[in-house]
Amino acid sequence: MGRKKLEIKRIENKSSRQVTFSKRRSGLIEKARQLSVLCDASVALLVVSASGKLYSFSSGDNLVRILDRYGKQHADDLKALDIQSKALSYGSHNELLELVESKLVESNVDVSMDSLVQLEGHLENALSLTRARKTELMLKLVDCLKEKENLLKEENQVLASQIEKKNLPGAEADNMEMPPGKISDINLPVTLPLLN
Amino acid sequence: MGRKKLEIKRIENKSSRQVTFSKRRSGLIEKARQLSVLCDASVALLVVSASGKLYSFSSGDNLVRILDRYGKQHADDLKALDIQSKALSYGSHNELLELVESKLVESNVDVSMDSLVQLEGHLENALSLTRARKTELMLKLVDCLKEKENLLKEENQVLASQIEKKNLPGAEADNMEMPPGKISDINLPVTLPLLN
DNA sequence: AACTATTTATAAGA
DNA sequence: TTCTTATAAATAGTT
Repeated sequence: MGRKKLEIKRIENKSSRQVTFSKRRSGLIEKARQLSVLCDASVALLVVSASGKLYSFSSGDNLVRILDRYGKQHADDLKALDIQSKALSYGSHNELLELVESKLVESNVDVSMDSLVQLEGHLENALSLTRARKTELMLKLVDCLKEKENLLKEENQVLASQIEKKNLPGAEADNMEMPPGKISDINLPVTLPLLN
Repeated sequence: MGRKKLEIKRIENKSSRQVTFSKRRSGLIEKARQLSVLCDASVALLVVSASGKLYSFSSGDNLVRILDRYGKQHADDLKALDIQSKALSYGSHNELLELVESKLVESNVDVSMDSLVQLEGHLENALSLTRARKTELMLKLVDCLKEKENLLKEENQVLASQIEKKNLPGAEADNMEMPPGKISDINLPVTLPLLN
């Protein structure tokens, strides 16, 4: 629907691909909205650009909100996730799932639909709990490492001042290839876009 | 884009709502497909009709396939899920397990193993995705911090050796309150019980 | 970011 | 449902 008919295949020109993405993305989201309103339907839409930016729409219900939130939390990292399709190894959480399963098998009872829905909800909560706990632990770890870093910096300063003291009387400026500031100021990306 | 301009609000007539749903749904899915192809983007779309039927599209990548599968597995349950929106909070996985167990003991009905297996699969996917993602990011961060730490240690060594040189001639052992090893060897909990 | 010539989507009707 | 068609919307290329 434009000046020319456009073949549906990857647009090679980068800038026009970007423009088209922007236009069609907003069009798509608007269409999704309209469908949900007009027809009283639940709609969830996630769009991740090639550069990893996330855009999403969801009509307000529960499940969809969960998916949506999932996406938002990982917006910055979605692309990386898409690209890497490693076989994932399971550890303790797998055990949890196995445990749940075995419990269920053990109790030779049938659960009503309602119970299952509840169960799912509970497990979903467990997921966010897991996530929250990981974040928490991660924060602690980072704090520890930063503390360590600070102590090392402090130590460096002490050492540097000792050197300075020594240098004052005898001015032999030989192997000073590494003035304190040089190394310490290396700027590593320690800020965490992933913590939230 | 039809014979008349249509206001965007719930269509009251049931049959025309249904017709519109069908038409717009397929249009939306087609648009989603086009966007993903034209612009090399990841797109996931889930549509649930008011009567609970699920329709979905996803461009072929990993994450999106998981979300998609999620939706498919739970097509029949989506509506129920939408209805119940409890916010339950649990302190730990143990509590969750206890709860699951008690629910199962309570209910006098039989479990559909099939549903449970599906449920497990879904949770496994969600959990492993989460786990993989966080682990990956955390490892990256930790690597950064460790690198920083190593650089600082290196710097320390250089400084310490400089001091040693100075100390050889004039042996004034005064403010050495912070011998290099002391601080550096502080043992911080850097192992990650949470990484698996 | 606007514009506009075209193509597409689709509302109503059959 | 499916097809047809008049019309509204979306958008490709342009500025």
